[in-house]
Amino acid sequence: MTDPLTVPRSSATRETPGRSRARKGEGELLRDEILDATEGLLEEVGAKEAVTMRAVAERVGVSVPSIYLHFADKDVLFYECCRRNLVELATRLEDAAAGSGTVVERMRRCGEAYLRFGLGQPGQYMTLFGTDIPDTVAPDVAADDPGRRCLEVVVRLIEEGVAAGELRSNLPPLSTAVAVWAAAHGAVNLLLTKRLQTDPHVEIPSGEEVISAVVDLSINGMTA
Amino acid sequence: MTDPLTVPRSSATRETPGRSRARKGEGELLRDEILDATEGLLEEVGAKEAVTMRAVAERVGVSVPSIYLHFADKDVLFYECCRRNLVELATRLEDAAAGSGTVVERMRRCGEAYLRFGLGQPGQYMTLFGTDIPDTVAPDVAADDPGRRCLEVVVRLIEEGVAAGELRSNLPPLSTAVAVWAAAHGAVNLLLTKRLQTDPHVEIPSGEEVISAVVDLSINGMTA
DNA sequence: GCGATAGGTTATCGCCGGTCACTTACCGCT
DNA sequence: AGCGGTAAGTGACCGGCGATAACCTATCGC
Repeated sequence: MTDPLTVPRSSATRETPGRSRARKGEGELLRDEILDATEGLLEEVGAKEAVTMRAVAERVGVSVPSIYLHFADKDVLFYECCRRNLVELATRLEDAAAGSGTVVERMRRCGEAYLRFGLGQPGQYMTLFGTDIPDTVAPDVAADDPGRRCLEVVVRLIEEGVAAGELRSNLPPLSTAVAVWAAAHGAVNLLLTKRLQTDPHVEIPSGEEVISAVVDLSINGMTA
Repeated sequence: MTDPLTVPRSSATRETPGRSRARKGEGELLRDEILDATEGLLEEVGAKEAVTMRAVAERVGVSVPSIYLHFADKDVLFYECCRRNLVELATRLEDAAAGSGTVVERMRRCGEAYLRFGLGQPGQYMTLFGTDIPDTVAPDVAADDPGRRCLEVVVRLIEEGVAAGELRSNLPPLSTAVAVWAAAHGAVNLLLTKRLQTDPHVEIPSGEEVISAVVDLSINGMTA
C-alpha cells in the first residue's frame, strides 16, 4: 500500500539524471566533500553511531556506494575524518609547549589547550578517543596514533622540567605523562558524556572549573 | 531461492514446542536470567553494540519479544545490567575510604580500588561510563547516578583530609574531587580502549604502572 | 574515433532493534 | 469443577542499517 519506493523510475523518467559529477582525475575532490559532510554531521549529532552512511551520501548529493569507492568502511571514513583535525591538536600542543615561560606555565597552557580542543569538537573527540580503535583502522594507527603525539609533547616537557629542577618525578617521565594525559582525557570524557550534569539539585563545577581543577591537580602533583 | 526462512512450520511440526517456561508470579526469574546472559555476553565481546538482542534471547533460551516484556529497550537492559554491579563498586570504595590509616592512605586505596574495578569488568565499565547516558535511562540516572556515588566518597575524604590538615585544597573540595575522578576515569578509559598499546616498538607502562602513576599524581597534587 | 577505466548508479543482501497479533498455561472465583 | 482473566511467551514482520554485486556512462589517452 502506498508504494512510492517500489516505483521503477528506471530508464525513461530520469528526473534527476543521477548526479552530474565527474572529471577524470578529480575523484579526490569528492573524497574531501565526503569528509566535510561527515565532520559536519558528526558534530551535529555527536556520535558516529547516529550518523548513517545514507545521511552522509545525501548531504554530499551522491549515492551510498560512491562513498565506498573512497573509504573501505564506515570506521575508516570516520577515522580519516577525525584525523584531519589531529594536525590541529598537535599543532596547538606543540605551540603551547614551545612558548615562553617556565615549564610549569607551558605545561598549564598545554593542559588547557588539550581540554579546550576536546570540548570544542565533541563528536570528533569521542570518535577518536572515546572507544576502542576499530580493527579496520588499527594497523594504520600503530604508525601514527593521535594520542601518542600528544603524549610525546608531555613527555618532553616533563623531561625538560625535571632537568631544570622545576618538576619532581619519582616515576619514569613516560609514566607520569600517561597519568597527566589520563587526567586530561578523563576530564574531557566526563564533561562530554555529561556525567557532571545529571543531578540538577547538586551544585556541580562548570567546564572552566573542571579544567582548572584538573590542571592544578596534575601540576601540583609534579611539583610536590 | 533456497528459501528456508519462509517455510511456514506453522501448526503441525512443532519440533521445539515453544519454550516451557511459566509459573505465574515468577516472571522476575526470567528477568534475572536475562540480566545474567547480558552481562556474560557483554564481558565476552566488550561492547554493547556487539551484543544483539537476538544473542541475549538465544543464550537465555527465549524469544526476542520476551525480553521486551521486562525491559523497555536495549539501553535500559544494559543499564540495569551494569547497575547491578554498581553496588559492588560503591561498597568497595566505601570500604576503602572507611578503613584504617591516614586519609592519604585511604585515598590511595580508593584510587586503586576504582581502577581495578574498572579494569576488571571492561564491558560494563565502558557501557556505564564510556558514552553518553542514553535518553531512555537518563531520568532514572538523575536520582541514582553511579558516578555520583563514587564522587561523594572522594568529596568526603577530601573534606576530612583538609580538616585534618593532611590535604591542601585551594579549590572547593568538589572541584578537586572531580579532578581526581577524572584522572581515575581517564586512566581506566585509556587502558580499556587500548590507547596505550598501539605501538609495539615503544615501551609503554603496564596497567599496574599506570595505576600507581595516576594515584601518585593525584595524591601529590593534593598534598603539595 | 575508440576502447579502457574512473566514477558513478540501482537494486538488493543479511542483520539489527523493535512491534503486532496471537497462543498458551496458570490462577482466583463462583 | 470449570471458566474467564491475565501473566508469559511466540512467530511473523517492519523499517532502517552497513555493505556489496552488477551495471552504466562520460572522460581521456592513443
